[in-house]
Amino acid sequence: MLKVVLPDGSEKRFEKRVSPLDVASEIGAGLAKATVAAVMTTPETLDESGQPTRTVISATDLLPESGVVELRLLTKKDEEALDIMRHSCAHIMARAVMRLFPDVQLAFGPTTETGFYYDFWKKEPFTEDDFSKIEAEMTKIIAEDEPFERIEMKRDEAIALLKGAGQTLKVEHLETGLAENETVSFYRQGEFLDLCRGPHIPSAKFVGAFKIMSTSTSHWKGDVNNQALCRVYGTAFFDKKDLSAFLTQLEEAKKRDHRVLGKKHELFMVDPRVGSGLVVWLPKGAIIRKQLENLIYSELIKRDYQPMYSPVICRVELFETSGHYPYYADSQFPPITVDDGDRYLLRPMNCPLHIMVYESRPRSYRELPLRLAEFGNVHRFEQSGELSGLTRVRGFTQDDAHIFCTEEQVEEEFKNCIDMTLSVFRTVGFTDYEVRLSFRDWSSSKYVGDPEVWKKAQSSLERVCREMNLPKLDVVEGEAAFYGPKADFTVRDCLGRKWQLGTIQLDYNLPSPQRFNLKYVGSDGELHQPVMIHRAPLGSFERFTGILIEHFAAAFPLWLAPEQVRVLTISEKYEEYGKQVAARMKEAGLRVGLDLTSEKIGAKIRNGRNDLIPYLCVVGAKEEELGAVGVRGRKQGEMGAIEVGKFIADLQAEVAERRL
RNA sequence: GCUAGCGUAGCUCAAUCGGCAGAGCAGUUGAUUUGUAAUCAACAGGUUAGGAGUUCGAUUCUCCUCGCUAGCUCCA
Repeated sequence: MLKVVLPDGSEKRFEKRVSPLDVASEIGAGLAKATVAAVMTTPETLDESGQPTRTVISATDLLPESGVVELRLLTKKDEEALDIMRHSCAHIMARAVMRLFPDVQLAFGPTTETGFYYDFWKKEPFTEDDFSKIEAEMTKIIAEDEPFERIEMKRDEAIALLKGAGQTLKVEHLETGLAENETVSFYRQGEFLDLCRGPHIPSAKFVGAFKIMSTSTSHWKGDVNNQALCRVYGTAFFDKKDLSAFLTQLEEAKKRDHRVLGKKHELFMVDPRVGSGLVVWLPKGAIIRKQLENLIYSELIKRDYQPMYSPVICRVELFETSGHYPYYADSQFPPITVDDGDRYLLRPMNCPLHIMVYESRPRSYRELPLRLAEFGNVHRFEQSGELSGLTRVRGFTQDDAHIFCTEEQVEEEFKNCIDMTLSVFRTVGFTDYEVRLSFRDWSSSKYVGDPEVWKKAQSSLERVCREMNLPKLDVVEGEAAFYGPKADFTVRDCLGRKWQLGTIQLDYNLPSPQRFNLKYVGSDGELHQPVMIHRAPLGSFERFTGILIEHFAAAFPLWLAPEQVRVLTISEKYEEYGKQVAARMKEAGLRVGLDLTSEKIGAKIRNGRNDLIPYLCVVGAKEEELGAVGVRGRKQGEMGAIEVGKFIADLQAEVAERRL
């Protein structure tokens, strides 16, 4: 006998084996119709972390014969349900593809955050013309509304079956990835049978709306050395409305693309004559960058950092000592060899130069933590296919700093770094970011440093992050750099791609005797090795500005706006007064423009609006008489006549507060 | 780097089947002197990314190079 506990605490008992769908029917026919899948928790069996085992299962999967299970039925209102349906939709797409192109082979078809994809091996790549054919076939399959049926068998049986079907990729997957006696599952939908863990929707009609989005290539098991596969991306929703909302949102997002806005508003350029991935900051973009530099600099001073400058090019030996060269040779610009045979490298990072400062004389524990900061310009030879606007470039400037401290100081310093990053993010209004703590993979031998020190560092990093209540904190084992654990702050661009901005990294490697052999004299008079922390709250000015452009859709708050105010004259008669007003504003430290063209005021307003100027100041007879400006705020609309001195003071306050 | 797609004026985009390369915006000049999202007109703007080929004739077809875009891979 099986006891099923439902979320409301009620219990149901079953003598014969039942599925979640049967349980749903017991409760009501409506619920049975709406059930997409179920979450089953078995309190009696614990998983690795000691929690009751929790599995998402198909509505038609059979529950255990006896014992106790907690069961939560999923309908399309539940978040998990969408993912399950999309996975099923991937199967439906694969089925449609198999019908249209019988000689393709199936690879994998998982869901993504916004939909799903399926990888196929196919001689000729898919074209956009194929999209509508595939979609039409999928529509047919959904109308047929056949159920998804789970079939389990032993590995060897499955291999024989797949060999018979000519699905050699799947055969290889089973042969290399699974032990002989393991049981594997298939899902069958009509004539389509696919190796799959599940779970799936009960039948095809649960797919309410779908769309094939794009194609691309991929590689079998993600390895470039393996054969190339054709990937088809799609998305699906329970409701047509949701799909069209998603598509319009996608269109809207594209309008925020920093590459488009950067061109339109003359913020930056990347010109092939300069070089791929090498950014030229146009005057307006340079102003934004300068404001960010000012923001960071004021934080540095507050937090007892010391500024320094160092060259962007230096002898290769420095990077040989650090270990970066030749390990990262592929992603560096090749060294320059000068007459006497010396080789110089365009620096791919700043740390060795900062270490030079630390090393310039013996250090005492009394001066630790030593925090050295530089807006360090670095160059990396990124793969050409990776380059993208401001977010992935070959030359960039980090808001870099290196903290040299004792082991006991690590926690406090780490905390300070997070605090600074959060403070900067808050100032620019970033709320939608994720923090990722990357830890060591204990089974790997690639890491340097004492495991005990690592353990201690990792637990203190995690403790600090928990204490600081970071939103969306993720701990990932095995993602640490070989030299130490790190915390990364990531955000998404308008196309949903994730980018790492701020980063804080502990480093036990560079100070070590194998590298720069850094020391300080402790209070005991003995020499000790310091710990280094690499940190950059913005990451780089390039990438951060790119994300910032998209965040504000180029409508920057007053303190960041390249042109903060524009004075618009009604006619030539007020040119003198307009010039006077603009001069006063400039004198007050505002970035002011002056529109003296012979356009009508409507056109000037329109131009100012399109240029996203925070404040437009109309001046004519009335304003001249009052010593005022007719203000029109980008957010506020018409604000009426304001006395010039007061208006200037208001704006100065808004800038000083860095109001958003 | 790989696979696919794309590349026409500063920008956004046209150009039928291979048959005189065109428009809007921006720019320049002139007229207009204007009260809250486009005043009118004239002018100028091109090695159709670059190169080679096929053809009487190439923006259009083929090949190569460069660049851009998406995805993959990479990311100290």
